[in-house]
Amino acid sequence: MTDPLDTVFAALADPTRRTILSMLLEDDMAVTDVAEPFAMSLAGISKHLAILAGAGLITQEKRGRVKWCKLEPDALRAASVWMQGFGQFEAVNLDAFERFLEAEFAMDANEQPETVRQGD
Amino acid sequence: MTDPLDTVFAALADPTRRTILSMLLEDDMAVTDVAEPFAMSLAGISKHLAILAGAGLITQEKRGRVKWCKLEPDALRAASVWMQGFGQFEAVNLDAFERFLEAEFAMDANEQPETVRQGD
DNA sequence: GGCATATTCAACCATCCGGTTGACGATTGA
DNA sequence: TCAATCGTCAACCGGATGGTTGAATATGCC
Repeated sequence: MTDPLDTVFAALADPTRRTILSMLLEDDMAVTDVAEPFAMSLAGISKHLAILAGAGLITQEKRGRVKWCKLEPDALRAASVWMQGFGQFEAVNLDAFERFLEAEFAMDANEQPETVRQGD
Repeated sequence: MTDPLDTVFAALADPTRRTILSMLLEDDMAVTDVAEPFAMSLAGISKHLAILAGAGLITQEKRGRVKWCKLEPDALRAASVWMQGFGQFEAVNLDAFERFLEAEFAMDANEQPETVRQGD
């Protein structure tokens, strides 16, 4: 009865979970490593990962005592298709993003902080 | 404070609200007409509409005693683009991508027309 | 075996969410 | 003027959500 879109959108509605997804873009990670940058208990992160897995946005595979978390970007497809019914924003504006990147890198030579910043 | 993506995704996570959005695709509607097909009180629908308006997904304009609801598909753009980042920018730093989206969303928010604001 | 590490479970808590009902303010129109 | 219509507000309810802590369960290592 519950639409898969419900769980996917609900999973994406939390900034901690979106941050986790973006972390997993770079590489698969163990639960402990996912939790490391957050000021949150390990159990809390474990819950977030369970929600992401329940939405199909990640899969988790246990090897030894380590549970590896893997991004599943295809799970976003249904949601993406649903949204595209509402407009013409089908394609990402790659040019705009590249200009943004160039402007940003030109503007500041600062390094990215290591800590994960979320809504304060 | 709260990331606009939070409110947009949270608004989309409810099937009633997604149905309302798809109804508004066809035409602007009065609150009572939006509520008509649902087995839910008018006050309940009114709350859903307030959440959609808070996320920028619709605007509401009161003419006479009728409050007209209008779809704002552009509000979905940031969310849509954010999601597509997972399919297309596998190797890209998503932090930069999020800053890019925030910048774009801020520009959109600045040119909002005069609407009936009730949230704050 | 015994200890450290990795992760979840269980219970608990505060808050938010989706819904109701009933009262209310605003507007229309006979 | 007065009743009907449009929509929100306020209070309330049950259940979900996001977080904690502490115990429990696996697994790896010496």
